[in-house]
Amino acid sequence: MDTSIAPLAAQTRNAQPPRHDAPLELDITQLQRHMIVTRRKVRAGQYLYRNGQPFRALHFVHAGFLKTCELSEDGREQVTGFRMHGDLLGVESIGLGAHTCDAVALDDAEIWELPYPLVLDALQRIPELRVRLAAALAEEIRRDRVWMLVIGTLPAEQRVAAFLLDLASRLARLGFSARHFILRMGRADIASFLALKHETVSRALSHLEKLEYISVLRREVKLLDIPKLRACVGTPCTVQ
Amino acid sequence: MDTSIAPLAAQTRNAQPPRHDAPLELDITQLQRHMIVTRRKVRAGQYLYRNGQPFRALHFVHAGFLKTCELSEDGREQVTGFRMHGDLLGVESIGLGAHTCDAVALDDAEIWELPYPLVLDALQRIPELRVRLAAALAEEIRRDRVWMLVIGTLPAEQRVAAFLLDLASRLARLGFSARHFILRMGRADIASFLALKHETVSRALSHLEKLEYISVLRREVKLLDIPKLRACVGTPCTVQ
DNA sequence: ACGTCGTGTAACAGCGCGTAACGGCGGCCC
DNA sequence: GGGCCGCCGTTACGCGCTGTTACACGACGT
Repeated sequence: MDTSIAPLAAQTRNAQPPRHDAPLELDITQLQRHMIVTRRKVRAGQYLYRNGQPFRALHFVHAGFLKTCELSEDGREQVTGFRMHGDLLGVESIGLGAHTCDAVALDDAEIWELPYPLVLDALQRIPELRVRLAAALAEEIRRDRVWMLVIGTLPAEQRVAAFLLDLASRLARLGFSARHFILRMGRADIASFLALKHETVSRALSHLEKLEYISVLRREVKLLDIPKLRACVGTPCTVQ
Repeated sequence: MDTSIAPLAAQTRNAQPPRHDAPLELDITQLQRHMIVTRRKVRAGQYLYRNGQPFRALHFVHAGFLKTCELSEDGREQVTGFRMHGDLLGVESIGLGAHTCDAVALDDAEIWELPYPLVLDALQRIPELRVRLAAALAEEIRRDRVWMLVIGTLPAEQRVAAFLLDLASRLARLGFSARHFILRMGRADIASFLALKHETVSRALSHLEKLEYISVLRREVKLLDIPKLRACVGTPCTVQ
């Protein structure tokens, strides 16, 4: 495992523009003064952590793209989310000794590790951090609930549309184009996340393309008609 | 709205046995020494809070039964969970000024209100509370993720079985029977929570009854063969 | 008594699933 | 470099589960 301690100023080829509304962004810079933050690289396809492994740190995604997977005892798997720059990973394991899910890099990633005991120390000294951490956890809950709403109330094609709009919105907040982007995950991952099968996702993308709402070429996506996309989803997503 | 400040020792007809492993149970008694806890009664069918209302307090369920509903702008509704004694409500709104979902009593409930500013104060003075609150939020995330797994990977009948087992497990932790209980919610609420329609829930319950795994009479449920139920779900639920 | 709401059953329709085949792309070894 | 193979994505087809619709029954409140 490629783990190293290095100055945080270093840039990587995956470096992404700063995000200003990330729940912990401001605190990350503050946290650096209070604890040693380990920079860790995770190559595409590698696990950042796995179900059952000891929980020792929170993980701040500095660059790259990851998915989180919930696992059942009998081998079923459910993608529960995708993480990119500015997102915090591992919060779901707070209060436990071990991780309860997998985190897999879908693209070479740089992770800043925040040792949990040091985070607890910092919570004592930095009042604002207490508010921020709780807010970050609450935001995680809200995000999950929004997807429960999407999955529970929308048919397949609209789920896919909602997914694309959400991705676009998050990329836009990072300063990337919301209209033209590359999917970092395969159809199967999208399908799992949306509680569908990968063929259904394929069909939905093809149909949205036929409607000229989007254009798709393998993993390259262009959103051609965002208002129409939003309309068919009930406009829960705010993009631009 | 029936809101009163009263000694916490008072008993109500809905009083339930204490729960010893609740994330905040111990802190609740501790919190009483640090803040005024308002006891609030919410009658069946009434809202504890609604989407958009100002967020001022966390709500500890002392007695009764509630559901939380996520809402979309175009009127869709998704039940995101059911709460009973020992559960904490409103954590999803931390960091925001207003609630983002509805909380509805399905049965006369007694709620202990913890004013959020006072909770923040207490966080400063009680180190253990910091750990506990974060853990409670994390547990909320884990619960949601387990249901994403259930909904995303199991067919209708097995979702219903998983739902019954989860309910049984939670009731058992409160000291109630896991094999015989009354559903406090209607078929439609179960259906929404499981991303199904109420007729499908009805069918599933009838079929599980025909298999003699359970017996159902309106809202009265008996679990006749818990091992079989667990088997058809992949044993993610631990009951007894 | 009446109306309303929640529930159970049935018949039908349709969305999405399962399987399969095909094609493109990239990695690997020769 | 060329050929092979495996993975990913797309599309087609038939079917099954689930949604839809409809109706009947019972509980409950008015």
